[in-house]
Amino acid sequence: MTRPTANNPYAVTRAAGKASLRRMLLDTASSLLERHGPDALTMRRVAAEAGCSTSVLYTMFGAKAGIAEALWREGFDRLSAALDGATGADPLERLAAMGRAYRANALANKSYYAVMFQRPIPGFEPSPEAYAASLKPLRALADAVADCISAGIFRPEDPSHIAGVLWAATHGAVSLELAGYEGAVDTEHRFNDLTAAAAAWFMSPDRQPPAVR
Amino acid sequence: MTRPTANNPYAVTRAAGKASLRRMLLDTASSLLERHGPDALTMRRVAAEAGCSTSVLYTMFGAKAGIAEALWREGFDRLSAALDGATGADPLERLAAMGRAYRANALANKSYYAVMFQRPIPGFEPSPEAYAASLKPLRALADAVADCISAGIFRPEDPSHIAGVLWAATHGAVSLELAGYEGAVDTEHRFNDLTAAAAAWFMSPDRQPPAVR
DNA sequence: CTGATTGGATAACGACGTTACACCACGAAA
DNA sequence: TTTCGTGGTGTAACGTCGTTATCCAATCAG
Repeated sequence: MTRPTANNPYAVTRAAGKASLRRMLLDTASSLLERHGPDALTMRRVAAEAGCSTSVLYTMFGAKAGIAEALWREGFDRLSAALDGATGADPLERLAAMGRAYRANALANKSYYAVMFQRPIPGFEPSPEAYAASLKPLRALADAVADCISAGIFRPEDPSHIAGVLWAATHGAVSLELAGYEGAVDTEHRFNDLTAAAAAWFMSPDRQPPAVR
Repeated sequence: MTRPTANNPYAVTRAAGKASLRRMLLDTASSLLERHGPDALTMRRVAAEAGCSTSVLYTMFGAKAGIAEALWREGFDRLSAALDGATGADPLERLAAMGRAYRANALANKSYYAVMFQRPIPGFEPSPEAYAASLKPLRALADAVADCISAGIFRPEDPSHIAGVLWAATHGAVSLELAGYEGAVDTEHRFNDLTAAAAAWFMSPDRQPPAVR
């Protein structure tokens, strides 16, 4: 069926070498994930959509967990890019922009966020290297925190600890929002309050919280 | 095989009526969940462990999602009981005790927490009634917050909003801890800082935060 | 005792992840 | 050109999953 010089993505990409073949298969999986959710991400459907058989997926990724891990890393890459794109007039505003960027990225990539923080693909556990790579956004956050300390906005304390607390605050609000646990709750208000509270906690004593409402 | 008057949990419980039969099947599923994780929770294994065929599960729960929802509700019941058991000398200490109880309950029931906040069982989406029931722990939290407002510890503001922020803080720290995103991080320190920060955010102006470290 | 009804065991169906195996296209050697 | 590996791919299978149709046995009404 797929044999006679078809116009499959697979047939087209095959000639361009292994790397682009892998990229194209991941794009197929990614599209499936975003359009139909994690449950639709099956080996058979990815293969059918790409126009090849499942064998290709197994020679390329070893098992379904290999595809899942690649998507997992892509999710963190997107998050990283979103955080890197956040700017602000001063270090604190940049930190606030990173928080908004985190939330916006999560809401715009719900399926990726699920792969990253829920575990919707049975049998997938990120490898230690993938875990290590996933800490890149956290380091970006820690750098922004360090800038706040240098500017005298935050008390001098371990930046990675502060970043961890800010991450937990951001993730907690976003995670509940995505899970849909909202008894008619203003999720944005909750997000703003929690992230502001976490930041205020680390501010220098002579600084007022940015908005004591 | 299971026929000749066996000592199956099923054969034993059958005589005691539908309700206890349902309870026993859920206990079997719960044990499977806690011992081997969400992936091991299959209809066939539950039936085999209970000593009956899968038909019983379908007449009793409709589908696998029915079992998942029952376990989901049980998870929130355990959380609710844990929060109700938290006490303190004053309203603020009681609130802190509830936070610690939340974390302890999550760490002691990791598989339940996964069912509640991750979505490890494909095709399971909590029903609206289940969602409504899951808000009970949040109401307990809101009551404790209202006590803090009455005592002048917190500024007068919507208790359910404050409770939502505290919940997001607690959940964010616990969620990251359970997911294993720890670059050599002191998770307890992170938890304490974030929950304290969230509480301090709502305190009356004349109140100092409980521990400005 | 007979008939109807209820409810569970059995076995099947389709879909899943995975793999054994046959096959075919390619480059090297002759 | 022919021959011969050899690596990658399609096909088809295996075992497991959720789910369901079918059949049978036990129970109860008359």
